[in-house]
Amino acid sequence: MNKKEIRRSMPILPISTVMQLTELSARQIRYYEEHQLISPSRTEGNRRLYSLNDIDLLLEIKEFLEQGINMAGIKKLLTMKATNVEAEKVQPAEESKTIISDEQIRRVLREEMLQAGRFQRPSMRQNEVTRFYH
DNA sequence: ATTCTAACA
DNA sequence: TGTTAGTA
Repeated sequence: MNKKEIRRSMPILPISTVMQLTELSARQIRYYEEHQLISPSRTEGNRRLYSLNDIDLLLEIKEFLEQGINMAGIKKLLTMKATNVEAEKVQPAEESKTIISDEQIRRVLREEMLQAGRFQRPSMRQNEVTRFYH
């Protein structure tokens, strides 16, 4: 791990700061942790401490949620991406030859989008949702 | 003053 | 998800 990565993964932010940076409620931030979408460290006093990477992750989660994708779907996507990152760590370079292609990720994303349009967010019709991701 | 867990008139 | 109670 290089210095840059170490800095981004350093646990330094209290939940109050994370709330402001992500515009998410403490309830939501803790809830996503319960579902293992993030894993902040703790202080000796059991207080959560988040890293800059956690912030980015929460912002991604927030966007997916706003698109109607549930946490099960988000977990799939994040897991796939994480797997790719680790894979590229051993077998670097090549954009199109990642262990899990971007195409596969888009496929899962499309499935999740469709599922979202079926029962969640009744305000937006399925057609509009899918069109949004063509 | 802040954050944490658990629970729901 | 919000909110509130009782803590640490």
